Amino acid sequence: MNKIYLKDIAKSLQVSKTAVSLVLNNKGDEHKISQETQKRIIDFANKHNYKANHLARGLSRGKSETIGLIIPNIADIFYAKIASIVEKKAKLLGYNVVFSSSNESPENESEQIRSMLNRQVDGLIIASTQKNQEEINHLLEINFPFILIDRYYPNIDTNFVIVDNHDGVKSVTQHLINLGKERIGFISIKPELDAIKQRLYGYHDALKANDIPLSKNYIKELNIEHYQQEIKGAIIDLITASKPVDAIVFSTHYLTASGLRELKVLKIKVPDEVAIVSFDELGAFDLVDPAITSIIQPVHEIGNDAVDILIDDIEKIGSVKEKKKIVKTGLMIRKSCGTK
Amino acid sequence: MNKIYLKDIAKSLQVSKTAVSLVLNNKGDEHKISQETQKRIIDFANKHNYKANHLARGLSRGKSETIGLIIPNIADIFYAKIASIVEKKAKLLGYNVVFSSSNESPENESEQIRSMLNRQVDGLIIASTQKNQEEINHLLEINFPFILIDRYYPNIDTNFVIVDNHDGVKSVTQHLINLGKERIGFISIKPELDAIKQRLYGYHDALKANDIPLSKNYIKELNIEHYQQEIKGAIIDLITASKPVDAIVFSTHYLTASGLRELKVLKIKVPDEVAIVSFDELGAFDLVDPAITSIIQPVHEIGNDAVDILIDDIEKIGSVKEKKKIVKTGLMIRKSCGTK
DNA sequence: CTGAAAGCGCTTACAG
DNA sequence: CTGAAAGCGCTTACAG
Repeated sequence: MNKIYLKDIAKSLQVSKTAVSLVLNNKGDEHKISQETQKRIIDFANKHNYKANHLARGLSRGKSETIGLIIPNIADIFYAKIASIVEKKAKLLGYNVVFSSSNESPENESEQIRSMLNRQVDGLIIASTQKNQEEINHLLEINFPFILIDRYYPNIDTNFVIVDNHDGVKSVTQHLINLGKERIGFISIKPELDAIKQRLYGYHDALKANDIPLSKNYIKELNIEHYQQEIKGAIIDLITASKPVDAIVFSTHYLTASGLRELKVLKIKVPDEVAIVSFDELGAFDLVDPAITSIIQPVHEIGNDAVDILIDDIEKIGSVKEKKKIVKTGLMIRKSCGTK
Repeated sequence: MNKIYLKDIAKSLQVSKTAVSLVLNNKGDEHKISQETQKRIIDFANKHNYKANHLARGLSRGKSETIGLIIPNIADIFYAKIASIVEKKAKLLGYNVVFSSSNESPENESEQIRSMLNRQVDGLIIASTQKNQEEINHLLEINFPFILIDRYYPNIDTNFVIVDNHDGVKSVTQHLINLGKERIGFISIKPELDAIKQRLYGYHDALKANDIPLSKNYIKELNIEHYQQEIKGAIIDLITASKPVDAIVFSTHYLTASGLRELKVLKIKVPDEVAIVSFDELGAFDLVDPAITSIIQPVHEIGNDAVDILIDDIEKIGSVKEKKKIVKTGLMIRKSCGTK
């Protein structure tokens, strides 16, 4: 069973390559090729398992039927879930996906965007480092279809699907307040990303809405590269303050995991001494001791909407109206935040 | 800044496309193109940010510089980690990666393999459903570079990197026995995969080595599609047996998570009443109550070796000798297995 | 209804 | 040292 090409079919069946190509691309009727010829071609193709070379087709059509997904890290369960949903949806619409992890490096990201363009992807889904203003503007300039997810550029006019970070943190903080917590700490990475900034503001606004004064000492912002070393100090600060915290909001799942580990080492009882809540979660947060109250990211919505919007752009269908979406988070209340 | 092509460079610089292509592919010296011409070409290309169209290059060279990764599910943290490592390593060697999730469906897998071939990937890394004997044989027949990871076909002669499942489970079971456990249950999915079979045998052999009789009642094999419903019954069976188990080995991370959830509902104390251990782990298994003793998969080794072997094959380098690897698991002892 | 031909953007033997 | 030309495997206007 040797590899078979378009010309082989044409030769065997004594028809032109044009006819074969047309029929196999479902344009037989359109070009009024006789039903009989069509059937012969299709049968022959099936029998010999003919499939067009995508490279050649892509080159010829100027379309690769591939979309690129650029994310910070595919090994992060959040992005892995997104990738899974994007893949499923894209496949449904006839596209493959190539992915690249930027590891939060703007240089990597920029290079990966360029590389994807060279590889002729038809569109790009990017969870950006948010430090590639120029690259994003460039995409806009050349009118290349792309959509930002998870993180966006507040002052660039692009399509995006992001999460309502502000609202998510505000409601979980409110929940803590409702449970009687009065001294709520906030542990985050440095707010270089707008998403992280919004989480901080959500925390601010919840306190403000309840007339709780904001205390700088209760807010800890760690370096993303060294959070594992720094979190211990942050937690000790919070629990040995003159007025120790009675709750902590962690702004990412890995901070929560790291923080809880530290609290256990320090033998602090959660939630009795300190209640905790997490933005986003890891695989077994429901089994953790105690099970962790988490803000849930609507990954299905993010992934599906992103693909819908992107492909609507690529194919210029125009059926998707809303191309800037801010989706709501969920809240999963478990034991770590305590009860009334 | 318009898109620039090879011919534009040639025209602007008054040289042939041949020269430009050669120089840009680092074959300038080889073809004795003057240093000056080379410099002019390179400078011009850099200045105008020229990058070759990969589709065209691929079509022409018969090589896409892309490898395909087919796995059961990218949202499974184990495969997400593998994907991350494969990506990093592949990029280092000049390859991009496209991925596809088979969702354990042999039909999907088979179709995805075909689709990847049409897309002209240069090689394939497959964590197979193990039900595509024909497809795998076909790859072998057409001499297409590929490597199996995680799961392999015991009676097909292919390259692979798998884990020593037998040894992993045997040692963790031995560990339980050393701690004085005598009635050890085993909860698994139905052993359609060789990997799962090996885990079962590891359990068998540990018992045998210690002269503990094997009891059919202690072994529960669930349907992979319905394990969430079936696991409850399995656990109840084990703990209400005439001689209830004092330990359970779970053969996958998701069974462990599910099982522990159930044990908590049933208010069984782990590890006091029943000790548990897990094959592989989820993100927060160290934080779970109790922290779960787990067999650790050497993901870095699997990912890196697979790429090394595959690319050695693709480029016919011949520097990688060992192309069938069985790598050892690690063991992370935590609280869930109890102590002496 | 159908076929010869040009074109997609590269690479690379080949001839000089 | 260099250039014209063929070729990779498709698609698709165009002419008949």
